[in-house]
Amino acid sequence: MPKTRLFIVDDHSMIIDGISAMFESDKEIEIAGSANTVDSALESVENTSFDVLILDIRMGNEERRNEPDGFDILRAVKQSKPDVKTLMLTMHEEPTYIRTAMDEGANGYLLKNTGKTDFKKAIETIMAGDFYLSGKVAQNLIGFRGEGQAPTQVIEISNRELEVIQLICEEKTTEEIANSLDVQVSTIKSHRKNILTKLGVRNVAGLVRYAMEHDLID
Amino acid sequence: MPKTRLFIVDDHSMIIDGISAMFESDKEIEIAGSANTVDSALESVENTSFDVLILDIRMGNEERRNEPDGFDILRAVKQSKPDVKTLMLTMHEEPTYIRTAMDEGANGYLLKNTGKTDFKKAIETIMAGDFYLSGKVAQNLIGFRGEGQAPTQVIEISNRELEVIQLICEEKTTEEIANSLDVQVSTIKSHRKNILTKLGVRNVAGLVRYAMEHDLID
DNA sequence: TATCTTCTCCCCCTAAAGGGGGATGCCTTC
DNA sequence: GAAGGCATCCCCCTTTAGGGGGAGAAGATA
Repeated sequence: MPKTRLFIVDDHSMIIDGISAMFESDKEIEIAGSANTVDSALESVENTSFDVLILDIRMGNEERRNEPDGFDILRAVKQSKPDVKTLMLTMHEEPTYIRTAMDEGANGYLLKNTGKTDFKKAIETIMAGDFYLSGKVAQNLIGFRGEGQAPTQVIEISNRELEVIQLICEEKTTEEIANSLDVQVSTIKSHRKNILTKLGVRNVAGLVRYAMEHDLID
Repeated sequence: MPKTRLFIVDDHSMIIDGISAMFESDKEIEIAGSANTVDSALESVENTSFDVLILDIRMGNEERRNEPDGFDILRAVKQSKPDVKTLMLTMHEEPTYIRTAMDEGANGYLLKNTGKTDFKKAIETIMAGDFYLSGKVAQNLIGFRGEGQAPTQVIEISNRELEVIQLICEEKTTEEIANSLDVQVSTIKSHRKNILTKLGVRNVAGLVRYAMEHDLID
C-alpha cells in the first residue's frame, strides 16, 4: 500500500515543520509538500501530487476582505483534484464555519491542540471516506457539553450579521457600516443589538473577543 | 557531548508533538518532557532534569487574572533550576512582554512561525549563553522596520494602562473599571484616551484587536 | 396555508465613549 | 534642578452605543 501523501498549508511554519517531523519516519504517511502563504499554496497545490490537504481554516485573511483565503484554496483544490481529501485545522472551537467548510467539500475539522494519535486517526477516517470532527468541535456543533449539563444552543449568526461583526471589528462606526452596506443606520443598529444578544456579550469589547476567539475574523 | 534536553510547555498539543517529532532523530537535541497546562508544568518541571525550557508566553491565562501563568512557570524554574535556559514562544510580534521576560531571566524569544533551522539556531544561541530574538521581534523592539522606511516608535504601555486595557477587554465599562481600581471615573477616562492614542486605534474594537493580536490579553 | 427567519426600518430613551483642553504631585533620569 | 513620564483628577462638549419596543416584506420550509 502506498503512503498517504499530505500537503500542508499553514502560515505558522512551526505547525508545518511539526507535522512534517511528526510523520518523518511514519510508515503510512508522508509529506508531499507545504505552503505558508495563500498565493504559494494556490500555486504549488496545482503542481504537486497528494492525497490529503491539511489547511488552516483562517489561513492568511488578515485585513484583506477581498483577497483569497483558506476557502479559496479549498475550492481550487476540490475543483482541480476532486479525489483529494481535506482536513481543516483550527485554533478554536467554532461551529460557524463548519457548515461552510462542509458545503465546500471539506472532509474533516481538527483542533490544533490535537496530538499525533488523533491526527493519524483523523487522516485514516477521512481517507476511508468519512467526516472527522474533533471532539470539542463536534460538541459545539451538536449543541451540548456533557451529560448533566444544560444544552447550549448553537449560536447561528446570519451572513448579514457576520458582515456587520467584521466591520465592527475593523473599527467602523454604525454610520460607516450603514454606508458601506448601503442600508439605513437604524438597520445596523438593529443588527448590533441582535448580535450582542446572540453572542451573549455586553458591548463591542465582548463582540471583538468573541469574533477573534471563534475565528470569525483575523 | 550529551544531548541538549528540552522541556516543552504549551497548551497546543500540536506544538508539543511537532517540536518533539522535529527532534526525534536529532543527534544534539532530545525531549526530556512536556506539559500542556500550567499546573502540570509546575509539577513535572520540578521532577524532570533538562537544559532548556520551551515556554508559551501566554500559557493558559484566559480569564484568570490571579492564577499562575507562563511567567510563574518561568520564575519557578529559574529559582529551582538556575542553570536552565528558557526560550519563550509567542504567536505574534509583541515587544510589551519582552522586557518583563528578560527581567525574569528568559534567554530567548521565538515566534511560532519559526522553522526547524531557526529553532535549532535559537537553542544553540541560548545554550552558548546569549540571548536569542526572532527577527521580527527584534525589529519591533529596536523600533524600525527596514532601510527606507520611517522608524516606528516603540509603543510603551504603562502598567496601569495595561490593567485598564485588560479590564476593557473584559467588557467592563469606565465606571466599573474605576470602581475595581479604586480611582475616579475621570482617571479611567484619561487612561482610555491615552491608550487609544498610544495604540493608534479609533475605539474599543481596535483596542481589543490590538490587545489580542499582541498577546496583551488571552 | 401557516410559520419561521432574515433583513429591513422606525420610535422612544439613557448610558457610554470619545475628543479637546488643563492641572497636580511623584518619581526617575539626565 | 530641570525634564519627562506616570497616575491622578477636573472642565467642556459631541458622538456613538446600547436597551426597550414594534413592524413589514421576502424567502424558505413544513
